[in-house]
Formats: sequence, structure tokens, C-alpha cells
Amino acid sequence: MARTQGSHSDITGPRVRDTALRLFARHGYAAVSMRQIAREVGVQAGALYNYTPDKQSLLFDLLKGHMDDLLAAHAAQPDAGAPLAELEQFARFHIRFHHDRPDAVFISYMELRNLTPENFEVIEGLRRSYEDRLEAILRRGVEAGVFDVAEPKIAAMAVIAMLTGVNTWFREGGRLSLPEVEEIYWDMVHRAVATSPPQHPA
Amino acid sequence: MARTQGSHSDITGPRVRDTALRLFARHGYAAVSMRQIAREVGVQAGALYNYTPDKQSLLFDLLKGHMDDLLAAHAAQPDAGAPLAELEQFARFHIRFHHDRPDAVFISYMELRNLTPENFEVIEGLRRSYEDRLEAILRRGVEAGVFDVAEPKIAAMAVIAMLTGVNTWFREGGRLSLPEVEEIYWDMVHRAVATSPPQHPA
DNA sequence: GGATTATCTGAACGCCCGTTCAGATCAAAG
DNA sequence: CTTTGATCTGAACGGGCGTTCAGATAATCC
Repeated sequence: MARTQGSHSDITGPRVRDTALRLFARHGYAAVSMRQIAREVGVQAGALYNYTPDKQSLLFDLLKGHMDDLLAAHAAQPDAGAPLAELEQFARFHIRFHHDRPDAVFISYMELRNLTPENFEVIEGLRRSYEDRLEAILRRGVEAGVFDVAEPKIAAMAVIAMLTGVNTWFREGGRLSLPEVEEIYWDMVHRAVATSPPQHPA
Repeated sequence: MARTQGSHSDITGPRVRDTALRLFARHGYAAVSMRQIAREVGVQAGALYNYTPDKQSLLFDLLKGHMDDLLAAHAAQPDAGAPLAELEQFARFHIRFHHDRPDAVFISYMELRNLTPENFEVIEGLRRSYEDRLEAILRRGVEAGVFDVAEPKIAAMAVIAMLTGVNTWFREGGRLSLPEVEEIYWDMVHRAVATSPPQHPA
């Protein structure tokens, strides 16, 4: 028996990627076998090789796809104008985007070491270009006199680390909503880099 | 041939742990085999079981040891007095301590999911108690009126994420020394939570 | 409705895994 | 100098690994 009703490349392909993403995030790339992925997809292990040349490519494509999505989504943000508004937009965008795809974010951090050197370089390059965008915002703000940051590159790393950290503890249905969290983090980022800190009522 | 000259529990034991720590950090727990560890230690795989009941315990002991070290080292810090001084001490301590043991820090983040549920609970408990210490500092500062932080728990998470982030990019021999990095990060943390931000010369 | 082609099965390939254990080896104790 | 006990070897255990591929199946095309 093969090719059960309605199964196509268009259906099985995404299911393979989704399942791999979920399992890699949950147990780690090395701990997940092709047979495990196949079982959850509802197919034999050999069939996976219609959708990926090998396990390594499966991981790489997930990471590459995530980074491409991130850069594209960020590029699609409307022009905010002034550096302060751009920084706020970046902070809120980063929190929301990462919140929406915790598994992809997780493996993009965790599984870098399981990439071949060439694949690693590609992903690292994409990550750097994302960091560069924040760094550029900070530099513009320094020039404009609204940010007080001696080392924009380091400040960018610090801000990204802080914002990404939301994913490690935030859970839907907790005491705070995501917009509330967004507000708290933006406030801290703002104060950490701005020349004149935001004024709080009372 | 067995028991080559000078090999004792006192020598092989630590070597097993050191090697496991390094390999786990480099390739991931699941990707490292007991035979690989044994080979680097210079021993057959079976001999490892004189030093650990199984692979899982090896991982757990490394994480547990790291967290115990962290809490003990932090507890050994002298009393700084005022909340602002305590926060500064915490920030500088955190950066230095994590900088000194990048492998242990790395696996303490990465390999949590490879712990059994019971072991996971233990490590999580220790981590929470470290976070609680920072949260307590922030709460004292809010009471004293020197910190402006609406959510001390979240601010603690944000500060820790930011500070731990140093390990992801800092390399010895780079443009900046660790004390310089410490200064930059402390400045950002300070401004992010303090009521009156630090005054910069000129 | 017959031929074509995409899709999948099921078995096999060589290899490595964590763990156990009887027996060999050697340092230290008496 | 013998005995003891800690330490290690080397082989084995059952099982899972990533990947390949001939052949079976079913959707699609003419």
C-alpha cells in the first residue's frame, strides 16, 4: 500500500517540516530520529527523503526559513521616522515576532552547533544582518542626540538578548498579557539607551 | 592491561567530568557518546561507569554542580549595603562568574530538555532561587525609592537575560576588555531600573 | 481506460548506541 | 611477600541510527 488518499507533496512536505520543527525544539536535533519524525507524520522513514536530501538539510532549511521570515517581516515594517520611534517599533516587533514562533526561535539558538560549518556561516550572516539593523537605529539616535550609547554594537546585542529573553518565561494566560509585557520591556530598553528617560506619571 | 601507572579515582573522575562538560557544550548531550568521552579521557567506555551510574547522571551532576557553585559564589559576596550598590555588585558578579565558565553556562541553558523531569525540577528550583535574589534586590530598591520598576520579577528576568548575553559574543582579546564590558552593561542596567539615571561627564 | 508519474512501503545496508560484566592488572595494606 | 580491593579492559547485549532502493500503489494525463 502506498499513496493513501489525498496525500500529496503539498500536504506531506509542510507536515514534515512542521513535525521536525516541533520535535527538534522539544528534544533537540540529535535526539530526534528520522523514524520518529516519520511516525508522527504518518509515513515510513524512507518517504521523508522525498522532501529533504538528508537530516542536516531539514534542520538548515528550518533555520534558514526562520531567519528569512524574520528579516522579511522586519523589512516590511512601515518607516517609523525618528530613531526613538524606530527603536520602539523594533522592540515591539521583536517581542511579537519571537512570541509567535517559539519553536523556530528556540532551535535557531540551540541547534547552531549541529549545522555544518558552511550552513552555520549562512545562518550567522543572517543573524548579523538583523543585529546590524538595530545597531544602525542606535547609531542614528546617537547622531541625533536622543541616545546615549558609547558602544552601539554592544548595546544592540544587549537589547536583543533582553527582548529575546521574553520567550524563556512568558506563557499565554499568565498574570500579564503580551501587550503589557511589551510595554514593560520597551520602557526598560528606552531608559537604558535614551538621553532623557521617559517621564512616568506620579 | 588495566590500571596504568598513576591513574586513580582522584585523577580519572575529574577528567571524566571535565571532558563530558567540554564535549556536551561543543556538540550537545545527545550527540556525544560515552565512547567519545572515554576516548578523550584515554579509557574504555566501561570504565566511565566507575564514576557515574549512567549518562543522565553525568549531565545532571554537571548542571547541579554549576548551579551550586553559582549560588555559593553569589552568597559569598560581601554585603554591599544599599540596593544600588547591591545591584551593581550583582551585575558585575554575574558577568564575571558566567564569563569564567562558558561551557557550564552553555549546557545549563541548552541541555535542560535532556534532563529527566525530576532532575529538571531540581535545576529549575536552583535557577529560580538565583533569580529571586536579584528580584529581592530590586524590590528593596523600589521600597527605598531608588529603583523605578513596576514588575520586579520581570525586570529581574530581563536583567539576567541581558547580562548572560555577554557570553554569546564576548571573546578574549577583542576590542574591549571584560572590565570595560562590565562597565557598559552595568551602565545600561543602572539606567534601565534606577529612578535618577547616572550622570555622565560631558 | 491505459499509460505515466509522483508518492510511499518495507526491507535492507553498515554502523554506533548505552550499559553490563567476567576477568586482568596493579597499588596499597598487613 | 601475600592478600586485598580498586580500577580498567575487552567483548558482548539488544536496539536504534541515517540512508538507499526495488517494487507497489494511486492520482493524473491523454
